[in-house]
Amino acid sequence: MQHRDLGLTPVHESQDDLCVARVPVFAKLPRATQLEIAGYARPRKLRAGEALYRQGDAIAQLFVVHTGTSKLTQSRADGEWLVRTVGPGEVVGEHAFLTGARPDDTVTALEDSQMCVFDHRDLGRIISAHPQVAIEMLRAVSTRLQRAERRITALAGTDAVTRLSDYLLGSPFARDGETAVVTLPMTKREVASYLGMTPESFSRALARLTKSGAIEVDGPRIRLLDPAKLTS
Amino acid sequence: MQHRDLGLTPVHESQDDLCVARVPVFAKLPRATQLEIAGYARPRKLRAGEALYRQGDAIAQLFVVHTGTSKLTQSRADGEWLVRTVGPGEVVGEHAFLTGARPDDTVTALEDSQMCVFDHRDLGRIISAHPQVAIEMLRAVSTRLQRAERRITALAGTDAVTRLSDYLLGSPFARDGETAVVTLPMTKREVASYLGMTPESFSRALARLTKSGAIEVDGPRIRLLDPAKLTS
DNA sequence: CGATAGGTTGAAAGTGATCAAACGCTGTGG
DNA sequence: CCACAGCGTTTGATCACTTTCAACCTATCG
Repeated sequence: MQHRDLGLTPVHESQDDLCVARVPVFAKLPRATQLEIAGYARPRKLRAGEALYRQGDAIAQLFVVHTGTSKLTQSRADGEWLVRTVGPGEVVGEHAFLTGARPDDTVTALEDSQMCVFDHRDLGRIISAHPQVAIEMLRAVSTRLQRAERRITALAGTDAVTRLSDYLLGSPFARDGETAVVTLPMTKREVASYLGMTPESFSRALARLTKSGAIEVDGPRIRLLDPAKLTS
Repeated sequence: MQHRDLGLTPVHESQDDLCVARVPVFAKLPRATQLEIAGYARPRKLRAGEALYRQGDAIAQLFVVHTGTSKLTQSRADGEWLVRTVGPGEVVGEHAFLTGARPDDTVTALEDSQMCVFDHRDLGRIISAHPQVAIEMLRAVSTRLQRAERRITALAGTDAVTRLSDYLLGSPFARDGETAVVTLPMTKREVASYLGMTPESFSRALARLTKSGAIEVDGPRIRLLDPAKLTS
């Protein structure tokens, strides 16, 4: 495994270093610790459309996203479902990394991406030496769990238009003058899958919100003309 | 069962000790470490129906369930939804514990229960001193996350009978001769909520599976007569 | 007992899925 | 430059399903 000489950081680490420093999980650590941790990381590049790993692969690695966004999907008898998307600073593969189990999801890059890769066998060493890392990872995973559990109750209890409204209100947005503009991260087909509906239903839900004057759709860009109408 | 008297154990520790030793998160630690951690824990007893905490409470504590089962629910505009149940050895409140944020769920005891309580302010100390605890907690949270994400795809994609079938096949069961018997952990109304359907639909789904000969229902007990029929 | 709560069953209504067709955009090859 | 193919998206019609509303049933409990 890589990572020798903890004291003397070689020049070629500069890229890993960037990765480690920019990511919330490691951001608060002292510089020296970041450099040490960078020693465990291997860089990995992905091109748009390329898979990071697939359901059932024998990998046991933690991936920290540096640049680019990817999608995490699960394949079932009834088709492929989008579980979530991951962007810079987020972490994937932690279940395999922590337990050694094979992943039951597939991660595919939506854009050209860069990641930091950590191996299962280094886990114990990193955490023993820097417990703060564990706390940050716990925070990250626990936050995702919270979001997932909230999404469960939303999927179980609300109709298509409400799910779409909640999704729009919860999405990152750009400002355009007074109004917020949400840009869909993927094709509408895939966003529909994320929201647990068919592309047709998604299209109809958008149409209904447009007719009510709540939003305005322009390709992947959605202007929230009247957020109050989305709260109903 | 565990917790025999190891001689040096102070009497007043016996209860906390029991708690710490029986729980997966702490089970693998050396005895001395367990005792030390037990020093941070406070016991807490709940009677059936009593709430451990409520959505929005200003608590920042980790609860480790020692005995009894509880339910974790989320209240939304459209009613109350069951998120999951927790039993001995499981952990609740970790999001509040880790981040200091207020919980957005409510935990209610289904039976008389005992818990160990850890305070947010002790978190750093425990984990710095015993990083192994952090790894175990990460494993636990990450496993729950995995389950939650799988449940999301199930809720999104399948019909009522399939969801019920999958639920039965995934539930812990007792053996009765050849056949497995699943006992519902709560009222059917609440299990229905867990599966994202109304009590009526739940009842009808049970009826259909009964008519097809796959199961036999006797109050909260469900005999899986023909598991193969549930796999369809 | 009557009352309450959980559970079941029936009929009606609503919603999303499915199937099918058409639109618009993009890239390709004649 | 244009015709065409392919894909994502939209729209319409139909169908299957779950929800809703209502009645009824059955235990438990004061």
